[in-house]
Amino acid sequence: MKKYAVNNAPLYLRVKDVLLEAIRSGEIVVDGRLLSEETLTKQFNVSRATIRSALQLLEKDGIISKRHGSGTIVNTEGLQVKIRIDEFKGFFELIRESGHTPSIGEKKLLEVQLEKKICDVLDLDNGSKGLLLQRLFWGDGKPLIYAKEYIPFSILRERPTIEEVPESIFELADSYCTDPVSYSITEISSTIADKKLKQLMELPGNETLIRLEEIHYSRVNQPLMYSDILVRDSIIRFHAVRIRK
Amino acid sequence: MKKYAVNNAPLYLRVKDVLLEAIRSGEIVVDGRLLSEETLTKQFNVSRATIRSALQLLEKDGIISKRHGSGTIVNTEGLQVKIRIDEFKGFFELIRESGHTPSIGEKKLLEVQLEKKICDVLDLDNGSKGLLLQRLFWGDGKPLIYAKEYIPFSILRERPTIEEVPESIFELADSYCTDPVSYSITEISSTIADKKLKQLMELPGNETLIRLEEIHYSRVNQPLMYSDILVRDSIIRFHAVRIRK
DNA sequence: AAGTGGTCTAGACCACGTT
DNA sequence: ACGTGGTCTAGACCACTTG
Repeated sequence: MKKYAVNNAPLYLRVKDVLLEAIRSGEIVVDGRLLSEETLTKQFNVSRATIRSALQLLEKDGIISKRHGSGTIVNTEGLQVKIRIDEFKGFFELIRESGHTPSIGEKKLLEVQLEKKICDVLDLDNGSKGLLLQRLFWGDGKPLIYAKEYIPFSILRERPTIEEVPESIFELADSYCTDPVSYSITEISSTIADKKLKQLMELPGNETLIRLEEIHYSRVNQPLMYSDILVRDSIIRFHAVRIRK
Repeated sequence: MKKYAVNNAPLYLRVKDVLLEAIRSGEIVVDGRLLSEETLTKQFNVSRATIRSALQLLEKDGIISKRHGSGTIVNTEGLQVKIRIDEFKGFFELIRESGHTPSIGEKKLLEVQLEKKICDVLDLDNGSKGLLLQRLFWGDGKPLIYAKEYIPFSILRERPTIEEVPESIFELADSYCTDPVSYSITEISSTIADKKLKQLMELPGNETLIRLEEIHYSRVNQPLMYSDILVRDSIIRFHAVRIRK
């Protein structure tokens, strides 16, 4: 019955994927405009609500824009954008989507006394101890991202060895902490490297960096971990797409 | 009938506003958890779809998280975040939400030959001319944002005087250009000011800046205008909230 | 087993733009 | 006047989490 009912994902997600393909191929686009919801409803043999869910996702991604009374149009430029700052996932993916081949350049797992600033934001007693995971990520052998992640002992169920540390800190929390990460808040700023970092990241002269400071929270709003991430924005470019309504 | 049917906005938006207030006041929160959708449906006397639309908006803003089978919880920290990089609007609002009183420090409207780089991104013949709107925005009398916006003559219906220029470039397009802005793509990078800018923005020593380069597109994907915005991120902090699903 | 959010449908009516 | 997207409802069933 359902023309596109193939796998187990929710219908609206499958519809979204098919729509995206059909948009790219131009199959359902006429003069830059999408076929009407009504028409798509018939073509896909799903309810209008399902079509609208799928379109909503595409709109959120900046791929289409809707106009009340007029129609839905394809944002050819939005279609190209890869790295959205509001939804970055792993470091490897970041590097890969920037067109480079990712690898890990250096990895350290240290037991440290957490700096006052970090204790403050993580709501810990001053002088608390924890793990510091320091990693340098490469793209095509060049250092692109330097990440320091602080994990207080107070939330560790079990201590991972350096080999066991997964790429994503979220997975680390899943496996080794008392609670998983529910949401994260990132502060975005700019900075310039000091001598040590300049050497470590092989930075030329005056290159500035994007800094992402993240606090990761549990379901019950407990601050769990802190990440301090430096990104060579000359190579890894973050984007934001804003649809004007 | 409708308990909250007061004004003309769509029901789900009004419900969202009321929900937000009720969350802040703790009225519909028990132990950090929201009342169930079923319960809210009855309390608001609206359909579940409407409640879910409202909750979806709150979730997008990082204010709540939903857990299948478990419930909806309040992200107390997400509730605080003000400046989201993926949805910034006007410069004044940006400054105001950073806790400062906005004003315009300097404003220039020049007729210029557009640089090659700008002609390229705007898909113009090299050497095309246009307007350059240069503005310095203050917070409490200190320079916080320096914005250069390029508007090629080819899209201008009528030429605004410097007094007529609205705060937002979107409104400028509405009033003076052939087409309104439909969507914008922003590139985020870091930079360090040159001597002139350092003086203009009264920057101390080595302060770096966040740079936002925006291309504004029409409904039909024509690049209309280009914005080059420098922000003192030591004072204006951008944020991103990511909900982990 | 009970309660919660997730998905999906069918149908109705409204509001906006275009012709 | 017509076609488009926007809103809203009522109801059904599913999938996950928790006791």
